[in-house]
Amino acid sequence: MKLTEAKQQFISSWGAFGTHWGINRTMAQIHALLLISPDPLTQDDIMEELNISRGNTNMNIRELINWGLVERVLLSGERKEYFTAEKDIWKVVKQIVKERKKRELEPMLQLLDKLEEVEGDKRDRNVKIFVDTVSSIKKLGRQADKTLDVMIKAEESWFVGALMKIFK
Amino acid sequence: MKLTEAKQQFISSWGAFGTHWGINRTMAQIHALLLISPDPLTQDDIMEELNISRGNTNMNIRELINWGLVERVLLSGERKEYFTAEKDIWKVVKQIVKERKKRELEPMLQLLDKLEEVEGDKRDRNVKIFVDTVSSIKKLGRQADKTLDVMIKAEESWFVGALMKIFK
DNA sequence: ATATGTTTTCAATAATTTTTGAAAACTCGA
DNA sequence: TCGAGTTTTCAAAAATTATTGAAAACATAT
Repeated sequence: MKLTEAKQQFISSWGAFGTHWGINRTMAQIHALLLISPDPLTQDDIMEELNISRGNTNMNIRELINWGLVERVLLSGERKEYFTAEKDIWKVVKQIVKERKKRELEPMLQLLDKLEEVEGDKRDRNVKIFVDTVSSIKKLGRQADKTLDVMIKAEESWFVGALMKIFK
Repeated sequence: MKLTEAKQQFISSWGAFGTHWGINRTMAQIHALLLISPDPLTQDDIMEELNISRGNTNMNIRELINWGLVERVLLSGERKEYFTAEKDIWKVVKQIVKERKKRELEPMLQLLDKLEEVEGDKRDRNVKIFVDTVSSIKKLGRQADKTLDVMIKAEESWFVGALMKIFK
């Protein structure tokens, strides 16, 4: 397979992959493109490479910057802004985990705390199952939260090593 | 907070949560409803509770069954079909992990295997970064794959215990 | 075999999300 | 301050995804 074709495939399946994870196709594609680009790219480079409009490119780059996955680079003497992606995949994964934890897991846990305090007689089967469900989700969620905290701080080598130890 | 209100909130935020994970709102809501229902429900119960059409209800129940999260229950003497969700949250999580691993992670790893074999001179910076990126994603992906396999087989108590041991 | 109750399908419609592109805003050198 | 190059915004359009509802298929009791 030629590099050009391989790049295309990588970008397009990274995009498809992203959609299963609540990330929009274009954002994932831009990320993929930057991951495999040895040098920083401009908005125009990205627009051209992916055949997307200026507005779309701009919005999604900004979003990637919010996620902490891409950063602006200023090349001396250049008027245009350049963009580059973090290349260390372990860092990328940690960054994504960190953001999603903050955006999704933590608010969910807060809600569950409130819901657990529903008023009503525990002898009512409806109340009982509700409270039991909520608290078991909460318990697992808290565990996940703690585990992810440690993971976010871990070095890849340490992490993989530690996992290998438990997971045979 | 009253049970009715708490149920509503639980269902609606479970639905919103689902959309961040590539699951459609209705499917997640039906799942939430079944999770907190002490007894199996019929399609009509679900339609009424969530105010959705028969077709929509039917399709999403079917999809939940495909995911292994809901099952049909036949109540003796009843003509209608009833549905119930697995209540053990740890089992639910394992089932979801198992399905997503099969549907997403495994195909991705297969693709990366192919892409890694791109032809070209490694001294070309473009080739080098492409191959390096692909293989580091693959490495992490394979590790995740193995780890999840063990998790899928684990008992909750064992799993949590083991994690606690490493993670402080 | 037929009637009645139930489930499934799917084309049409609605809702939501993404993308475009042109105008406005910004930046900076001259 | 002006003007050329660049980035950002956002209303409108397009694309995608979800939902409806009525008809068809199916199941079962009589």
